[in-house]
Parts: sequence; C-alpha cells; structure tokens
Amino acid sequence: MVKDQDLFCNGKSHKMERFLEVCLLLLLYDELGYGYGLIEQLEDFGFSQEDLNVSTLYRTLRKMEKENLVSSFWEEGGPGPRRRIYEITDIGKENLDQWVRILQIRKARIEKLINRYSVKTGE
Amino acid sequence: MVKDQDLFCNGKSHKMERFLEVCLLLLLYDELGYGYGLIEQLEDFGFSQEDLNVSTLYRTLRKMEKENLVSSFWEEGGPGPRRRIYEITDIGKENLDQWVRILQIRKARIEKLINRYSVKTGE
DNA sequence: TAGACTATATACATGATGCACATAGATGTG
DNA sequence: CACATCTATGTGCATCATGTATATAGTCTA
Repeated sequence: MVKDQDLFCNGKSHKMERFLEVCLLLLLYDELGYGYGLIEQLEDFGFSQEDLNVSTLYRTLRKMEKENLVSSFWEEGGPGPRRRIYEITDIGKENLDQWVRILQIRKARIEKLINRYSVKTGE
Repeated sequence: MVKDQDLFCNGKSHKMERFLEVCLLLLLYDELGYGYGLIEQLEDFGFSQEDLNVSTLYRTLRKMEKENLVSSFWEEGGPGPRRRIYEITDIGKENLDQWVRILQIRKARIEKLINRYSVKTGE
C-alpha cells in the first residue's frame, strides 16, 4: 500500500506533456543557451536535477531545431568541450506565444477540476 | 504557414497527460456512471464531443478497474443495450486526492511560466 | 426486417518520455 | 606522460498515454 503511494508520488507524475519544450523556448527567448547549461536554468520551472532527463533535453532541442523553432551553431574557442549554442527563431517566438495560450486553457481546466473537488470535500 | 498554425491549434495540443483519468474519478466520486453516459458529463471539463476519443475513454476505464480505482458491474434490465456501470473505490478516492495535489503543482508551474512570459512581452 | 442508434471493446500506430549507454575533448593529478 | 574525471552531446531501446480504425452486438424505429 505504502509502496504504491510512493510510486505514485515519486515526482514522475508531475511531468506535463511538452512542458519542457515551452520552458526551453522561454529561456532561449531571453538569451542564447546550450544544452548542459540550460539544466540549471530549468530548475526555476520546477525541474529538479534528478527529475530532468538529460537525454530528453538534448533530444528535445534537436527536435525543436528540425521544426525551425530554434537554430544552433558550434561555439568558437570557449573553455572545455565545445558547446552547441541554441537561439530562438521568429517561428519559435510565434510558437511560444501559441503555447502560452494553450497553457492558459490547461490552467483553467485544472482550476475548474480543483474547485469542484474542494467543494465536494468540504473546502 | 497558416496550415502549420492550424495544425498546432487544432485542439489536440490541449490534451493533458492523464487528465481524463482524474476527471473520471471525480465524476464517479459523485455518482455511478457508465462509459457512453460519461461522455456528456466530460464536456464540463473541457472535453468536446469531437475531441474526446471513445476508445480512450473505455480503455481508460478498464485500466482504472485493473488498478482497483473503480469497480464495475453489468446493469440489470435497463433500456437499450446493456451498460457496464462503474463505481469509485476507496483506493480510487485516495488516488483522486493525490491527483488533485499533483494538479495543484502543475497549475503553479504553468502560472509561473505564464507570468514570466507576460512580464517579457510587456504585460 | 432493415437501418440507425447505443454501448463496449480490441488491434495497430504514433508521439513523448525514461533508462542505459556511447562518444569525445578538456582538465587535473600522480 | 598516463590516467581518471568532468563537461558536453548524442543514440538505441523500452514504456506509457493516446489516436485511428475497426469489430461486435443488442435495441429501437420506420
């Protein structure tokens, strides 16, 4: 019983479909970024270091580039291993705008459900 | 360009992971229900008739029963084809409670992102 | 009795994500 | 110099939730 609850509340259920993608767009809207470096910045959006899957991060960035939401280039002469620097495109900015609208709808739907539940359980 | 936008905003992107499941738990928390009949009630939670996938609905209910979140029985002597009536279990109620907590976290994360975006775009 | 409607369900495909592992250059240490 | 460690990027396979298409079967109505 306790085991199942633990499993259920282990943080994996907190994931939201394509939320990472939107966060990345917003971060890159501010400034250039590269995969490994974005990990820290993602903590602000509720992604813990353990939570966040590095493979998913890189895969997502590559996918976003295929869809022309971001573009990338190799950093010249920085310290350490070379970095692929990402930059948001105009299409990416439009896309972000649409995502925010979608998230507003999601938020409203969640709010409605929470309210209906709290009414039932006696506020 | 317009085609891509249409594709992006066609409602499919409004889906939220396992949100249907939580809505079903809440509806069955109120009263007994059966698959086909629940479709109408789901409109309250932002599922349009077109949107909502009947296969997904039935599949989800069966899955929930396997996990002992709901139990079911065949209706006796009602009108029309026989209905499988679903009922929430105690485990289902606990589960719903946990889901609501998760949704509160999701909501907070979405809010934070929306706020950061609107600050950037000039409120 | 033929067709439409109600109702439930399965088979196959897709898309997002997680886990494990591969690669490779940079840096530090004995 | 040799070796381990850290930074950084990526791929292959598995899983999970969902969508599409289709199957089945009883009921109601013209």
